[in-house]
Amino acid sequence: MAAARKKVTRQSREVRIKAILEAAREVFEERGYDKATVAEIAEKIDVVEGTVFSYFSSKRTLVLKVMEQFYEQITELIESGIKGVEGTRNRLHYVIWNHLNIVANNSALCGVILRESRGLDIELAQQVHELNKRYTHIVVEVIREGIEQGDIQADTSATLVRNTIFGTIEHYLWDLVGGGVDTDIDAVAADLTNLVFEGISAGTEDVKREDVSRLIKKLNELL
Amino acid sequence: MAAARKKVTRQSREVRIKAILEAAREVFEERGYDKATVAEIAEKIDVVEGTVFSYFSSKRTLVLKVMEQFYEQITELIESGIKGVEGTRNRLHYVIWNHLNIVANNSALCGVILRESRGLDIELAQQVHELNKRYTHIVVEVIREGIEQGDIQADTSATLVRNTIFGTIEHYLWDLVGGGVDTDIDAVAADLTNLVFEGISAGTEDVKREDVSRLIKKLNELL
DNA sequence: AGTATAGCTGAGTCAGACTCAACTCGAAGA
DNA sequence: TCTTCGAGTTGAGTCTGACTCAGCTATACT
Repeated sequence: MAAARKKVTRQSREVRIKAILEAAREVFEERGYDKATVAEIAEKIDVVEGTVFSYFSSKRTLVLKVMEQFYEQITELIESGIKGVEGTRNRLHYVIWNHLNIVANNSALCGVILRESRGLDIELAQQVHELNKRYTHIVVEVIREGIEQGDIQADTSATLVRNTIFGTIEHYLWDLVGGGVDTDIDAVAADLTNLVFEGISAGTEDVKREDVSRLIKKLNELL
Repeated sequence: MAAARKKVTRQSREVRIKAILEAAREVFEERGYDKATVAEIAEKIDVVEGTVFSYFSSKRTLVLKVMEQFYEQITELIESGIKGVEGTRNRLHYVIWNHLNIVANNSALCGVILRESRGLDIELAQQVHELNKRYTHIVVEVIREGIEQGDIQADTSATLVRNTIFGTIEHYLWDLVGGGVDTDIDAVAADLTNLVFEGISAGTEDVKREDVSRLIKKLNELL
């Protein structure tokens, strides 16, 4: 006798996709990408592997969609959150603090994203890159405004600042994921804001005046 | 008739290990970890898969050894290189510039390391972490000395600075790997040094000198 | 009730990591 | 030179997990 076929309750495309994505996120968070199996994701919502593949063409595109959803969430969060914050320094601080919190509260998923977004095929990687670009664009905006308002040196590289902020926080992530080190989010946010802002803020009058005389001297040397 | 057995020239343990490691590095660089196969590594030195596994218990421990070798190389490089550099700011600049160059000249391998060192089992990950800690410890040293000599604010968090420097450069790595963006290493090194040092310096001589160069740049634009 | 079809199944295929029992090269001793 | 013997190597596997596909069936619509 052939094995009895499974009793199924069919779902609309939309509902299934949502369920798969939810289960996938959980499994990826729990096991990481490599050790997560499509079979386990399927089992979680009581379908067979094949069903998952009828909605997502590969495990990679599945993880990509999970990333996409997450990026949408956090982009919305930061873009609405910053609206109420005034002043270049405060805005910078808000972005840093907010991102640190997101990373701390979603460290497992962030770990997967950081690891796996680099391993995607060019086409898929491009998509993640776009999402990331949109999310991190907020920093570029803050820098641009800061320069406009004279709070930040005009020749500041927004790319450098963006890489510095997200790169630094990314490094803290591995402490968070490892779990060994116990990081004080608020303190790190304050320190990083301080470091970055001091590094790019427009200096005081005194310094400038003194530099001018030095400059003249140097220019003379050059001529 | 059974297939004729392969004609072999046997090698000492030492020689084989070295050859495998070399071949492995090439294949990992070329294909990345996932797409590299142990079979290809074996083929490269004209042995079968099984031989590789008789020296390395798994693909992961193999990649770990490749990483180890690389870390040893660059640690030695930076530790000897910094000896001739005087002054806190210059030492910081040297570390940043040196690391950027290493990353730029070994982007494929660095990509593999950054991606895969996060995916290792706890035990193996710990080993990479140690290597990384030793390599990056140079920054902590520079900061400590800088504080001692009054060049750097006494309450500066060495961890923050370390994460900032290596995190920022790590972010640039993905531009390098992607190949799309054409990064000016020297300029990034100068800007990053500037940003970090301004952010932590006790603010006397060094800062001014840096401001002067900025003014020169600006004047040049005006002329 | 009949029927079209979207949703789902489950039995595969396939690639690639990893195992192992057996083979053989070559150095060391007789 | 002959024999021994153990380390180095082979190649034919096993096993796991991503991915495919032909066909079954629940459900909505007539």
